[in-house]
Amino acid sequence: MEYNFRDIEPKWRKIWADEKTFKAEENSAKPKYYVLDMFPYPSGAGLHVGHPLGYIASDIYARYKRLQGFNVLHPMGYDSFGLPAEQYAIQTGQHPAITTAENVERYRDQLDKIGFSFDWDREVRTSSPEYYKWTQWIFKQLFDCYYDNTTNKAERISKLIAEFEENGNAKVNACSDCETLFTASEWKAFNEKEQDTILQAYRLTFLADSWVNWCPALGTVLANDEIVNGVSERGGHPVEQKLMRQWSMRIKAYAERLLTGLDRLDWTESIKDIQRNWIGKSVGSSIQFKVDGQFELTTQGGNIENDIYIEVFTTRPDTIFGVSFMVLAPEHDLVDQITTPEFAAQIAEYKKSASLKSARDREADVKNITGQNTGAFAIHPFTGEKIQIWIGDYVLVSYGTGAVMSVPCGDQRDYDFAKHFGIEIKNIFENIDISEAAYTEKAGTIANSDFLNGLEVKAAMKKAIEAIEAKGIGTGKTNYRLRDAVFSRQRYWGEPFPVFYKDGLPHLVEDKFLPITLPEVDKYLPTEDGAPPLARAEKAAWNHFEGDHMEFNTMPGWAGSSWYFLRYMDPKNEHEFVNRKKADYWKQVDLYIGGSEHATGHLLYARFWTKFLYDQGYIGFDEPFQKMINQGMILGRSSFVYQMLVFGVYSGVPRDDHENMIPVELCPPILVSLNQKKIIDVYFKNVSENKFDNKNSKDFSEIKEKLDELLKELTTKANPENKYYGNYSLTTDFQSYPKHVDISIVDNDKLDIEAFKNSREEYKNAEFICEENGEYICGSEIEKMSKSKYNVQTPDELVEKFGADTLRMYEMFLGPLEQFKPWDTKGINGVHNFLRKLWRLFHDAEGNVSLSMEEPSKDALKIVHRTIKKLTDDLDRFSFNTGVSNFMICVNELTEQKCNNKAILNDLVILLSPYAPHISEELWEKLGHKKGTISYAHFPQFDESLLVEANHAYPISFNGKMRLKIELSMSLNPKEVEEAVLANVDAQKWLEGNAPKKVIVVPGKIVNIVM
RNA sequence: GGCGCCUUAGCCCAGUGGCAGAGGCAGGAGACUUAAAAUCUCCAAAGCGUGGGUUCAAAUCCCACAGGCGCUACCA
Repeated sequence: MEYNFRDIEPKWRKIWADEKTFKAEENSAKPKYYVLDMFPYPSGAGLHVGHPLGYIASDIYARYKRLQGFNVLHPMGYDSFGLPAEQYAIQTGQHPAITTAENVERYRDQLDKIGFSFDWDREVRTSSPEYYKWTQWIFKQLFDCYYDNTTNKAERISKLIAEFEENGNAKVNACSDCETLFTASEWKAFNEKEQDTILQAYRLTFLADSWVNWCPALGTVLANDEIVNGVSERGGHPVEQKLMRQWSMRIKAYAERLLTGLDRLDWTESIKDIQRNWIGKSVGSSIQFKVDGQFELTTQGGNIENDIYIEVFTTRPDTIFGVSFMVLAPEHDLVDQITTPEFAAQIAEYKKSASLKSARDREADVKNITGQNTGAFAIHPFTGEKIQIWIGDYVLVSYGTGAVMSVPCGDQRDYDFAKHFGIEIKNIFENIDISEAAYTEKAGTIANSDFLNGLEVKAAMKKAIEAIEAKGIGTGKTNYRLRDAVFSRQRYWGEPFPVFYKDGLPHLVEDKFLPITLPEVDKYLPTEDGAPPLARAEKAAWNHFEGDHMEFNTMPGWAGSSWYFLRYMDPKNEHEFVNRKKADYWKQVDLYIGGSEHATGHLLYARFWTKFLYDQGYIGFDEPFQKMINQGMILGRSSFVYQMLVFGVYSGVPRDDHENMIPVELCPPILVSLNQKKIIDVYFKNVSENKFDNKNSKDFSEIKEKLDELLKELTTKANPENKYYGNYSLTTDFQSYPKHVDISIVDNDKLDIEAFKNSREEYKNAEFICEENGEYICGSEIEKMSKSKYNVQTPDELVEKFGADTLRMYEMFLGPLEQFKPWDTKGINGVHNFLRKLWRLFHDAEGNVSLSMEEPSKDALKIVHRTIKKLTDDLDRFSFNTGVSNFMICVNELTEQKCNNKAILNDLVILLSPYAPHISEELWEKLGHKKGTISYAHFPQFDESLLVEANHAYPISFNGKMRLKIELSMSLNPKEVEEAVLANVDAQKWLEGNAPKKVIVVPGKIVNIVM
């Protein structure tokens, strides 16, 4: 019988499903192991070959751990709230729950075909009310907590209120936006709204007016990490700044712990670096600069102040004497107050132009130095000098205090600004030349700086901070770049908040009414007056309604995915989000596999929530994912056809200036094959570079000849009716333009012309300029796989053609898991052949099972034990690609030995089963293991004694160059080896009668003779 | 601009300081076959991106440069 994966694979998948083979045990005495894949969003497009890459790796590892006797938790579920389902709902009117369910089914179908060992009984979906009930519950706990910087953990709000009632907030050391100081009696005198506002400034999730990234096209706000290059990550729509009342999460409170916690994690340095940069810790100090003159400034409390101070944050307090001006962000609160009348108009103009610049323009404009003098002066706190105050958009209002003390000699941006506007540059560094650029190293000796003179940077910083604190104008301070995370989305398809409003104030819904389920709405669009879709819901549509109205926003995508790994431990619990005992058993995820693109989103937010839940004692660990591997993306290979375009839309346009003309497609389209296209490109390049006269160019005449021919063909093929055609010089006005073509109609770069013509209406009458042999050859490029690039390769067709085991092994065989690599099916036959070869080891020429029951031969034992060692090593360091190679070597060698020994094959099949589970189960059965599956067999133990050799062929190097080999007994000690080598006739030839200077003997490895 | 990763045969990749190569693809030769496919056997092919350094010994460790990729970016 031949290897027939079409029968074998469905057979075993059914057995696994029927017998719940991969169900994780409850109350097990076994050690646990938790293997998790990053939560997938079930998109309508289904899986492409890149998606299962990580799943295959984690599945291999999960199966390996089961064989090692671990109780393995290996679940799968869906992050099923999200934008695409909602966009689809808007377009079609179909409820997103329906499309989501369909997509999940399709996903599941595809996953099932690959033979994963998921415990499907634990599946969770973020969009199911049973799940989001607990997302809402966690939100409530966050609302009811604040971060205490003294105990360094989240504490209940009730504790804070008690403190307010006793002492006011003077002694409170919490992470807060609250700027007002109040006493106990003042607190008690505040009305409910005032108290509520103050508490919002402490809560870990809070309602506040904040500047948000508003995306009009999507009708929602976006988090910073959902914006890429100034446009929305999803859809690429423009984003603008807008002030909105939003729920936010006070992730800033955890900045320090999120940073230091990284050190304990077994993640790649690059991901940790990304998070470190994102958190952006800077240590320095705050310093207040008094503005020269008297003002009338009304403070928040309603008092009038005459002195205005500008607070800055700096990481270089040691350079305080190098300050020669200050710059405020254009949006800084004090700009209007301090601007002198003669500069008012210019300042107003600058502010206006700065506000009109989008984030994207500002980004593109980095090198353009702009700014405006306010006319005001600040007093240097130590020298008493008057220094100019400017505004400039290189200072960001959202970082630090929105103002900087400019030290042009030590900061390149300040330096450029000073040069541009002719402001003084003081040099406070000893023996450093700053005539060309600022000196930005944090090293050297400070000079021209009064009491800091002669000090090294580090000592100077310390002394400067002491002086600043002594003067009462500032204090040592740490700043984080990390911003609080906006938690509201103006969307329908997300978790509703457990919140209602009464008299404009938010209140939490009681636990007993949870979950607040998504109400039905007539349309999934905002209301006429711009409220989110939930505002459309009738009062009766809510399963619980309280107060004036319920919260209309929904939660963002990262809400459900921030704690899902906990729910898998206890997915059906109706009383708790997770039972503490179960969480104590399963603990952290031991191995987390997924893409690195979630570095600043999901991976940060999940850590934040985990730390919070730990602080509140709900779980016993404060990091969710102990070890993480980021699989590299599998890229697609796109195919291109080249369509001819003609420049210009009407005659009379000066044709030597292509930049101002629009290329227009010819009708019918003319498509040029790759090699012909290259000739044309060379030709036009020569035209544009005026290389026509270059008759010396070797292939020029050939190209010209071919081109003339081609252009003649172009003329005859072009539709004479084509209005864009006929008035142009063929030598200058044409250009080829690459267009993606579906890879399913391209075979080995050869285009199926008929299929192409039928693929789209506009190609029906297309004309082709082919290669000499009549074939149309496509160009190609390696790009991200995507529907729009027509380069998506689904796993389904490969499973159909080669089987899941081949697909699994081939995906691993492509290269190291972490590496980005192009998809290419060229090698898949080799992997498939390997499985067939393996199959033949078990069968005779007639296809009957034929096994030898004898004692295994020493050679065979050696082969299999070497494989055990290599495979164990490979798996322990997650080197899945080398594992596949090692199986190939093993099977090649056993084939060579014609080994059909049962004991040998038994071990081999167990080794292979994590990679190729279906064929392994089938062969396991043929080996006579009738009961149960191979999934719970024992992983074979490596026996070193089987690999010990009596002799070793020592490579003998002279000055590091290997010259000969001498076979010596392994029992010789280094001294004996040296003697034996020096006595050897061949070795003496190389010595040429000289005595060696030195002989290095590495026992069992090599001998190096230094002459 | 900053940070990180990569560069070994025509291609994908092993190589954990000690003989540059295990494997697969592609290529060549042969066997089987009427023939082809499939299968089997055999063969050829790189001196490790470049330049320094450390070492008895470097693809491997260190430094610089080049090329490719990814992330991040006026963060004071």
